[in-house]
Amino acid sequence: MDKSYNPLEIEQRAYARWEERGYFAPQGDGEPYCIMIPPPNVTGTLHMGHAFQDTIMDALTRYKRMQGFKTLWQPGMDHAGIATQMVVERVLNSEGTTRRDIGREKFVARVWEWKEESGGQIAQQLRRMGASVDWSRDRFTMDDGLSEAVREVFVKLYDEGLIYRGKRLVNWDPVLHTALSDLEVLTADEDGHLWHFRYPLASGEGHLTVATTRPETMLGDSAVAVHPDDERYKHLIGQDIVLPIVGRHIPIIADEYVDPEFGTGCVKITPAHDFNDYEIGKRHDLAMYNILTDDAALNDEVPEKYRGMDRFDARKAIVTEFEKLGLLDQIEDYVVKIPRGDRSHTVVEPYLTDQWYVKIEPLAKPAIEAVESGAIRFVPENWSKTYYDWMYNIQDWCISRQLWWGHRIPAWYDDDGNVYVGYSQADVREKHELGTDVELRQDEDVLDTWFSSALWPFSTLGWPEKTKALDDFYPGNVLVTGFDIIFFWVARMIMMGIKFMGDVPFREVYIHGLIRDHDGQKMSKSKGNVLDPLDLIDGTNLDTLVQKRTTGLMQDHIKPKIEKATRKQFPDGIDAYGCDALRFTFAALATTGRDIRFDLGRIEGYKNFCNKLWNAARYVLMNTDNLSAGDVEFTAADRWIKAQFNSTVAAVHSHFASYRLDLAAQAIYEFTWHEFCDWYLELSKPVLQSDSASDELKRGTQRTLIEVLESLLRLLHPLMPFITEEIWQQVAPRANIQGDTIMLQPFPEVDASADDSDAVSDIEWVREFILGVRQIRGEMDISPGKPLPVLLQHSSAEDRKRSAAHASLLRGVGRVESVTVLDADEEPPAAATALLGELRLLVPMKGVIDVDAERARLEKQLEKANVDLARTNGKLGNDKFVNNAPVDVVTKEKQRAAEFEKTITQLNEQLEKLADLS
RNA sequence: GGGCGAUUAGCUCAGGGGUAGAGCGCCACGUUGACAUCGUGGAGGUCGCAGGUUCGAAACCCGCAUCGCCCA
Repeated sequence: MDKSYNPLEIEQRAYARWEERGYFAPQGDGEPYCIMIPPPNVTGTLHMGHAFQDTIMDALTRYKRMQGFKTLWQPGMDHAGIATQMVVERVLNSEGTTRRDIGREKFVARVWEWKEESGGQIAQQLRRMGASVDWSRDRFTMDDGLSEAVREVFVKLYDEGLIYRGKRLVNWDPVLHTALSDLEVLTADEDGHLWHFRYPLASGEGHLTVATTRPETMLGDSAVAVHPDDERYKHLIGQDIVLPIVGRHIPIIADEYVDPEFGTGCVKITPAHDFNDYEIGKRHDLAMYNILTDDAALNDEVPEKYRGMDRFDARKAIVTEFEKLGLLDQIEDYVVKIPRGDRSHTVVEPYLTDQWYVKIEPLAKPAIEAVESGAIRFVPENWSKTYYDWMYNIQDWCISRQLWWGHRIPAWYDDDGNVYVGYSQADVREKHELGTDVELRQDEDVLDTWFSSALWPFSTLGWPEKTKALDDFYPGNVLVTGFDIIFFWVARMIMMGIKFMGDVPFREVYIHGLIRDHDGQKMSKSKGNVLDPLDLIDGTNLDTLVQKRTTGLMQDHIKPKIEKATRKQFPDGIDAYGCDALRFTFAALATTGRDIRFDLGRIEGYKNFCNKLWNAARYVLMNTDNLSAGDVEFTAADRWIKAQFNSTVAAVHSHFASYRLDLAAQAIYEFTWHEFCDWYLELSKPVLQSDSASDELKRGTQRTLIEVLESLLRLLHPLMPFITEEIWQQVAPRANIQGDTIMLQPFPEVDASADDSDAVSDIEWVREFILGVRQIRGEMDISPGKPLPVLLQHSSAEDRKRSAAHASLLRGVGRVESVTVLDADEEPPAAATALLGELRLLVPMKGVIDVDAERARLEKQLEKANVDLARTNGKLGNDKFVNNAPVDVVTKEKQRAAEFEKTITQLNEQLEKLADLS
């Protein structure tokens, strides 16, 4: 093995081998275990959030696979309707053409081309992350099979009356020319104005003043509303207003919705262009004046001079005209909630159009019950509240999109405008007995991408066909995802799963946090703080990083700022940390909180951990090359490390079960570094290097070294697949294990026979002994190499037995030159002291120890012991504590007090001795 | 306005009714045969504030402050 760990060489080789040999596919006849990947957007690339999520899923998958489950991690991508269409349109624009120029068919062909290119990139990234997905089952939401599932669901829901078409007010994106669901609209505060307009009464006697943030919509007003109990206006209800500019007579109506406290208490009502007004309009049977075109310019419904005018130009013009007419009351500065499309970022307009909807309530009900009944469990549990909140207030789902890229709605119209829904035109004709003389044309619209994503847990497994895969892997075990798509995706999968499969799509939903940058900022292209997981794996130089962060920005002017910040944060670029270090970092950060600050210090630390493991393996291999068959005998250290490993195994299992990968990672880290490397490897040296140890003992230690390492590699494999595979290939033969890969070896299980309390307490004693001596060394500035004599005072028979039995460990690891037992009445020489329970370890001071330093050291310990004792005595002196606290707590407290007293006595005695010396 | 979460060492974070924890960073010493990507020792915290419950609160409850997220 090389002297240090070099991830780049080993990772890609290992992955290619796994993939070639088909190790990722479900195998065996164990109980099925299945995770569905949240399909990434085909036009994108994997960002840190994906990498984090994929690490969690891969760890769970590898863990279960090693445990013998028939394991499937289902990969795939979604077609991301709007996003993809936008990307390809931009490409076309750069070629000097548009989608309308080339037509629908050619456009869709171009999108498929783009998908091949872009989708390949994601697959490549997943491979670099070590993702053990079953590539042979790779799926895409636009595949034939998945498209068939979409049609099937659409037709069934339609036939049951759960899908309907209707003219409703929708969120209209006037740039992308499509309807959006509520979820695709982001509302934010922006600075705006509140314009107060005077609307003259038809009677000619005065006016009402209304306030609006969107003056141009007044052209579509069909009423003015006041609160029914509002004394100021009660007498006017039923009268008419003459709508300025338009000249239309519109009624003054009464509606509870109006807040008399707000503004003047009079509200203009524009049913075709405002969601609240729409509801009022329906209640009062008001006329709906649609005044906009698809581009959000004014249409022919408005007075001629405004026709064709853009909405924002119209706003200014209207205000100007009101001013001219003397009807502008005032203009207030006002913070307005502005809805914008999440893709186009343009201001979205409420707009009356024909759209397709899913009637959601009948689907939502069982989906709510599924979580209430515990059929689906959120981890952490808190997220169920978010889920309920959304589900209780859920609205019908607008599923049609006026796009070309997506699943075309399986509905056909005849010349009379009748609509027929079916699997195909032929199916429709047959079902409705339409002869060839009837012209049919298919609906131009496509379905919301999330409509197909909602079917993902069963459409990927072959539904609507009845397949073996469905039998095996539906429902899946756990969905691993971010909280941001609980509404978009999780809820909809649950609804569709229950509806079409008769069962929930997964038993648990593990919600993880969001990866933020070091300062807690959300990573985003426009902030210029994104990290590419591959750059952390392979490393990158500063200029490349700056280049990457500053190209393709929407706003050029932030470029210098990003460059400056990047050069400051990464003066030397980014080191190549390797995939395993990155994965271990993600695992260690996967706590229950929401936000995860990604800290380069952490990943660096875990790269060092890889190197530590690597070198521990080197040591083990170097010391087991002459390992021969034959009888073995185990030392206390051998038995101790096996017991410690066993405890670690138990901890890891329990942490996997509760999705606490951070605790699992921590337990493994602690064992590997601080038990196996810091202690066991050191404790093995005296045995292996001894001239006197028997062959049986040496073999026992060698066996233990190789076996514990081999087991440790398996324990660590789900988190660090590459380095464990690389090392395992060399270690396994020495441990007499056959097998082509670690990833198909059994995961370590708890072994009750490995527990060994005698060995554990013996080695604990040895450790404390050595730590006591080291502490003296460290604080007395005695070189670590210098062998020191140690005297034992107040020793028990047990202490004497242990010091004899483990003399070679004390000598080899503790650099203890000699251990001398003092008789009970023997006067010890001046010495530095360490306490080990009753036992006092004395290092004679002659020549080596500074008396003042030793006094200071002991006084510090004494002070601490006194503080501890005072606190403990305080408790014991309190009757309420003694009478009320559980017996074992009181007993424990008494024992502590006794120990502190003993410590204090011993320290005082030593201090007196020191006083005698000076 | 409603909901959720966070506040613990210089930094990033675990923990959880009875002894305050880790990693990184910091200080000192050290190339002993796995590892200087290392070893050994050390310093460092009124657990956001104020009440309450309790024999005992950093933890449980109530309020407040600050920060963040989601929904309207």
